Amino acid sequence: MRTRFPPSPTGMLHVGGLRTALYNFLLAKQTGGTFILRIEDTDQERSVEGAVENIVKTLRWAGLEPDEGLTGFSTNGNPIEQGDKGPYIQSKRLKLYREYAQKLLQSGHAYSAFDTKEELDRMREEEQRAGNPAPKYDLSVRMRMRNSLTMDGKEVQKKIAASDPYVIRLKVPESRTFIANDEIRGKVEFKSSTVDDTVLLKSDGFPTYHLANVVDDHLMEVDLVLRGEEWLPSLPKHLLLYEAFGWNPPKFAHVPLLLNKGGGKLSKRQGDASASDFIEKGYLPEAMINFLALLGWNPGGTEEIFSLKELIKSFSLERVQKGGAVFDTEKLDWLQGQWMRKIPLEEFAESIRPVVAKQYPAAADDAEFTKKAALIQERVTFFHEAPQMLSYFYEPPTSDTALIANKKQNVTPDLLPTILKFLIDSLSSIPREEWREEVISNVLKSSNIGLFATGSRDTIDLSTCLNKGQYLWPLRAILTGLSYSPGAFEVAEVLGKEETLKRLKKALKTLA
RNA sequence: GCCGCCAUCGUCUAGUGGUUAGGACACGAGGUUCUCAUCCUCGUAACGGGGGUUCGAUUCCCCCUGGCGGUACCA
Repeated sequence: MRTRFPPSPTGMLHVGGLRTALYNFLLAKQTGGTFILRIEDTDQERSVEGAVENIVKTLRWAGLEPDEGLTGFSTNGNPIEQGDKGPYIQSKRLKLYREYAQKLLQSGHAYSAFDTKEELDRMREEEQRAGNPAPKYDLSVRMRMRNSLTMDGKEVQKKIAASDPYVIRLKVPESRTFIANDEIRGKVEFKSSTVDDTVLLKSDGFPTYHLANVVDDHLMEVDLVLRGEEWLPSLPKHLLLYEAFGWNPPKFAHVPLLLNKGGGKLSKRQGDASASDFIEKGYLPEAMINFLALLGWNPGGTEEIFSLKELIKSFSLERVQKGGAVFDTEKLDWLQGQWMRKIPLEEFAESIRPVVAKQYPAAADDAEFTKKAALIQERVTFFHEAPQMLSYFYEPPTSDTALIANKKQNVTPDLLPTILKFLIDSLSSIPREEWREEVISNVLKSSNIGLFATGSRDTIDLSTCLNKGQYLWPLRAILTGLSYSPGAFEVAEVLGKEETLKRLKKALKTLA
């Protein structure tokens, strides 16, 4: 199956667009088909610098590489197009659209109109006064406007020869009912009386979406047009165009819109729904794709975690929702955590290394870095949290009694010297080559008992021993300087015997 | 206004002519734990309203309401 994603470069690609691209990509891939990226830059006014680059970059980030169409840029910034049905940038196809518009003119499916903006405004004003709040250029007004339907043929020729500006409009037939099948919604119906004679070719020679889209989808042999629901009302225009050209229309699927929390359509004009924002915040493409897929589609089972590959396998239009979905990122954050923890440790370590090195240069060639990364993988949601969570490995923390003496753990300042001496004595007894999490844990536990108990182990009074929290909280707090961090044992192991004792001794001195 | 689409927990959603209406996120309470996070257990929470059809409607039909979209020489 050949599908396509045809954004207009009017701004940064937003998440709704990314989801539409995803669905198109999925459908193409699962049938071994082709995913086409076409750029619809027919509105010169609204084109935004850098938007095309942003679209390509974002799709690449998400793993949705197009097979055909605009696939990238050369080193000097020129677009690279692939496929034999190009060009895939509509502004390079102007001649084509004009030719097809002419065909429509000749076959009587379209007509030229010379109305000026002022005339159209006046017409709308009159209509509104007559009680028509949303005037259309349709049957009812068509006959009193200045177009090739009402004007003398010679006069039309004269005006065109004199290069008077004009548009080409679609001639919508009277009292027709269009019945179409939408792959998501089923049967949809429109009456031609509600469709206006839409402009196909603007006076600047550029086509409108309606013309360009239909011509391109046909010429590019697109099998399925999957687009946002906002296009549903103009479906009859497109159907009419296919009919006028004598072409078989593709299948259509109108996906429900993504809504903002207020309930309105999520758009790039309002709010920060641009995909780039999420990329900058550090979201993983896997999380974003997974989240977007689930917004409007459900897999049928209870599994919620899907990779792109898995999505290609399970995605189906039948399970796409009809109603709009609120773009609420709470679940995205959860998904982000899930995917963060799925990253293989080595890969995770190398991902955060440059981030940490930026703040702590020593991390760049730290041979022990992977061990440190392992400590925080299930604690971070974003890579940029790593430096803070590993700070104590690169910068000895300052001893802070307020932090170390924790009330909740029954650690009082007067108890601290005893606790620290105990820690230092016990840990010193561990041979360096035995310095492992498990050994440290065992030694502390047993020497705690040995230190405080007299008599045999069976008869000692355990109440005279320190609680685990009474020595582990201070140990962890001294080693990390943080109120929360990975566990005391694991940090001690990675820090090494020497450094651990050094920090404990320093703390003892400061507190004393 | 008109045209169109849609309607299950706060959110994403499953589901059925007879169900204790299921799951996930979030939230709350426990548990594990030296802290945090993870993890585990439990819990709160929904079929918009009115008519039909039917022995029985959340489910099928109609109306209403509500939400969204469209109504440009924008896409």
